[in-house]
Amino acid sequence: MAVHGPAMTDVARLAGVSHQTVSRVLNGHPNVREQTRLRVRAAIAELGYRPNGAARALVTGRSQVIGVVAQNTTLYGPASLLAALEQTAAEEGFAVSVGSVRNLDHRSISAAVERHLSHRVAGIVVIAPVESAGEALERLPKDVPLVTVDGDPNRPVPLVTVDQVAGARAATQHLLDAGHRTVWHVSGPTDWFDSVGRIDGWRQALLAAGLDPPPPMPGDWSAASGYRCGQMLARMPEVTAVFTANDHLALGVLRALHEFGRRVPDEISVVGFDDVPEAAYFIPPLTTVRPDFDAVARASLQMLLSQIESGTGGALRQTVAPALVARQSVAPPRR
Amino acid sequence: MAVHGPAMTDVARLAGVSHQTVSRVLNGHPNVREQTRLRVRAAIAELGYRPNGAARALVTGRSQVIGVVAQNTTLYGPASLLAALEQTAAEEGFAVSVGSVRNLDHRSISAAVERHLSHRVAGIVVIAPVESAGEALERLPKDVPLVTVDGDPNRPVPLVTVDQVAGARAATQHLLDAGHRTVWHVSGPTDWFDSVGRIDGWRQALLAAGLDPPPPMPGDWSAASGYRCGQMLARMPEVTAVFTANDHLALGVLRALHEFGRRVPDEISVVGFDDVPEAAYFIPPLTTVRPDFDAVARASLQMLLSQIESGTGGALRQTVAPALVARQSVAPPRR
DNA sequence: CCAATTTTTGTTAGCGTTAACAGAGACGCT
DNA sequence: AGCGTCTCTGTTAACGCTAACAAAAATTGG
Repeated sequence: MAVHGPAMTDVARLAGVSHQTVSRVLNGHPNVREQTRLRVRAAIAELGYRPNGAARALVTGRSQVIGVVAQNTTLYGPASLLAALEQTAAEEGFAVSVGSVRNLDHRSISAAVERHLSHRVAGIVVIAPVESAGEALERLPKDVPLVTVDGDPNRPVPLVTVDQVAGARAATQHLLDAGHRTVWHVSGPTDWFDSVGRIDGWRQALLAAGLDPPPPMPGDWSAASGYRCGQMLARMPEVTAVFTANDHLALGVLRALHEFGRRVPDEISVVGFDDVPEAAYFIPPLTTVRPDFDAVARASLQMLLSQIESGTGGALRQTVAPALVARQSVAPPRR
Repeated sequence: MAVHGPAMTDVARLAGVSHQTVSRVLNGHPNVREQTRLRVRAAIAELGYRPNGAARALVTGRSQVIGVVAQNTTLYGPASLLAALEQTAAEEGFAVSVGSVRNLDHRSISAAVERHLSHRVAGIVVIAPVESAGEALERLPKDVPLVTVDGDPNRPVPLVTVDQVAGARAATQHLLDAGHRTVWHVSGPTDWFDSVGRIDGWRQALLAAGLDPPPPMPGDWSAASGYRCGQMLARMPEVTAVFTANDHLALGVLRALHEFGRRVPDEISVVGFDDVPEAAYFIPPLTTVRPDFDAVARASLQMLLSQIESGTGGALRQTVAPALVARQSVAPPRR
């Protein structure tokens, strides 16, 4: 421990130049003679010099770090998003610092943001899927680049989001196209924007077909709650088609239906949302909607970087369209 | 943008003290008069002052950030670990910076570690489940606190790991106890230590029972590869019990068995590993082995912190025992 | 070949914090 | 009163880097 590595001056001394020249080489400044550049690079390599990010952050006022605030990164959606964000950020030369929060209330979110700010992150991405999270963002310093993902569509903050409505509409329409008279819905928690959007899309599709939407059954994303809803659905003979707000809910529903001897897709068709890698191996393989998390991550980062570079804090909005993935859990209803 | 927040001197001026006194208040230094402390706190609150972590990191030589190097954080295990690590670190006042790597070869790992080092992280956690990752750790600066998770058991580096061998032994024994004559194994990729450990434990249990282990079938953690193995297993009439290296493999196996009309657990019993939240809703509910990721995270962080504080780089080792979770995918063989 | 320009390099002054030391009161003891 | 000993506070100097300016070297044009 304790032994600190060489600093810029050490490199400079070895290369026979001033530390400023080393700095210039490091930052790709144009006006450096080729020969000098080479000598400096050699010295850097010889000493195993590593620039001190803290010092740079101190003097420039920003570090090459992007702060991410997220909850529950074990769920498939958030985890994928986070992974994609890291990948993209790394390609742009940024590190990602994760501020995990247990709850998405303002206090937790604010605290996480504070932590990031005190490290002088270059920008912040908030994965803010619920109402209470949005509020915390209102009274944030205006001068720090910020992007929200899956946040409140009605808030004046830069936002990137999967088009939940379109995805849900596609899923519902797919079931209607197969000939079903109506489609039931197992939703996510109703304080999530994702859930609201998916309920909306489902409802839109039904209304557009002149149908009266049945009451949605609220779940909490978990297979357990899907199972509970499934037990009810299984007992309702009129149900022939179910759209669940995510694949894990679908798994629970499938299991309940199976237990009650209701065959999928012969008697009941099911469509999920997320396309988790396992969805193709459910019994039966699950038709679902696949959001493009990579695209979301790319869009968010791009938005953030443009804010960082330009200094403008425009309130943009970007939506990524999901795609329906048809598998074997959907069939026409038996007449 | 551009508008930087107030600095320590601003707080000091407002409180009518020197900046050093502010520093003392911030760091909980004992020798500050209560009255002064209060005045400083008031000034801090009034200005909305936030200490500059970069400056602190520069002068102390370490930031309050822990670097994590991990791959593929979408898999359930790594994602859970990462989440638990963040939680624990946050409780200790540390932020977590994630260096995601696409591949676990030395170059990628070294690059990720370099990035962390240049930010002067307080310590590094490497989630290094494969051989090639271990090599990269050999020639790392010795003076930076480092802990590996799920790494090579035979390398002189501080390591925290789930007891794969014990878990696999328990799973296998559970099947033998149910009366099965032997147990087949669908393994993970053989360059993962986790896989090796699980194969080992499975083999040990069989050998201890005087049985000759059948050849393990190699998968890659995915449901898809589980499905492929399952197709083979389904055609082998002598197979009555299968232990898969994780739950997703088990899902694929279950699906294949189902397609071939082989009933679980009546004809074939299956045990998984990981206890993903959905495992209880597989068809049938999956008996599996649950590693305690929270415990792993806590142990790693504790190990790292003790290194950070003491400065010693002892090569410790800590193992977390997993627990068998019995569900309905196991039954005695039909005779 | 010299002045005007351009390119390359060096010098100096911070960025905001902590560490080390120094100074100023307050207190108790002889 | 005088003097050491606390407790509290202030002063100064880094930490390693970039930005701004200054100087030197190389290049150009007449």
